[in-house]
Amino acid sequence: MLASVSDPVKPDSLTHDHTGCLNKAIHTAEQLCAERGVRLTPIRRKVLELVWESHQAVKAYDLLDRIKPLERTAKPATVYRALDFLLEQGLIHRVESLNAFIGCSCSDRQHEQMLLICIECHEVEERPGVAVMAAVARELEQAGFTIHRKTIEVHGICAHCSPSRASS
Amino acid sequence: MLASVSDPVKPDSLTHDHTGCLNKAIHTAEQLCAERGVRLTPIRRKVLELVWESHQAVKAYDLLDRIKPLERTAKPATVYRALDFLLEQGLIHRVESLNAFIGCSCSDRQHEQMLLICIECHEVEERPGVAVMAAVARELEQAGFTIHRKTIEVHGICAHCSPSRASS
DNA sequence: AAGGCAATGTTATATAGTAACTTCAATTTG
DNA sequence: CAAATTGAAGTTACTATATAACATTGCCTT
Repeated sequence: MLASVSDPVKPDSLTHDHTGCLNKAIHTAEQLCAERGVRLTPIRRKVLELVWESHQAVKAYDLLDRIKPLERTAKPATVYRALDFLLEQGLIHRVESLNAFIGCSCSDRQHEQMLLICIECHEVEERPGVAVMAAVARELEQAGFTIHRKTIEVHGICAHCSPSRASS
Repeated sequence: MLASVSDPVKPDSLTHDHTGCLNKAIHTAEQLCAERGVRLTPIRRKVLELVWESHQAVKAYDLLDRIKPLERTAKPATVYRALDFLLEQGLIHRVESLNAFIGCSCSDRQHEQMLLICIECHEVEERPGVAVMAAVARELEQAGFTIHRKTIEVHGICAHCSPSRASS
């Protein structure tokens, strides 16, 4: 399985020029790394590009398979180190419920988002979910719980894949 | 590592009689399984008891190590099958961000809860988070997204472990 | 040129989870 | 009651995910 989490219909890739997404993500990454004085090395950059090849979550070992032709010596550690770096810099998200990764389209703004994972096309959409985050904050303040990290992931059927799209 | 996700301080276990939690969970499980005509076999029951030994999330292979002395023939599949059953019946939760499991204390009511995971004592608290769930529902209705399954997990410091407990 | 350091290479292993087939045991049904 | 059915558990083998520990490289500093 070289593709992504599973074999997909790709509605969104028919409706937008994905090269733009990729270019924008790489450009943002370069800028942020420069500002922060950290190095977007060729391997890290390549992993980021691979993550951004689609809007689907990709698995670490799929990344490994795809990077091997280019970086002959690549091993699991190669990929996981690059992923760790990209996570630290907020350039990708880890999708906990899939053990997989997606590009972050909000690296330059707040990084914590909710993730909508379509079980049909397998694309993952980020949403800031301001009201949701506020509700979580209120709830946890009541509980006396200090938030370090939030994971909010919803599996379901996206608008594109919904049979009756009369709703929205 | 036989214990749980990591070696813990256990504040909560000092402040309550945990036997009660365990007994209640088993009793509820027996009732629900009887009602539903499904079998809480000795293995399933034992796994549920082990999950309920603490309020910390437990890993599948830790369960395996702990069940082996009792069920000599236990293998990974033994444990995963029991876990699958318990998940289906809503008797446990899977903690996605830990690849681990905790007992569900709301099996008889609605099962989707938010999980508060303390990074100090490693205990996991369930909360219905009614306002949060409502906010998620509103958000996703806007997005035209049909919810199948929600994962809401927050890592942080619980009230017990908080240095300044003046808040709540 | 030498030393320090971050990144990567390398080897090995730990941890997590599933597939496929077999055996067993309880229940139904002829 | 015996045969058939079925769900659970045993068994073997494997695939997938992730990390530890140490060696090497190459850049940057002094």
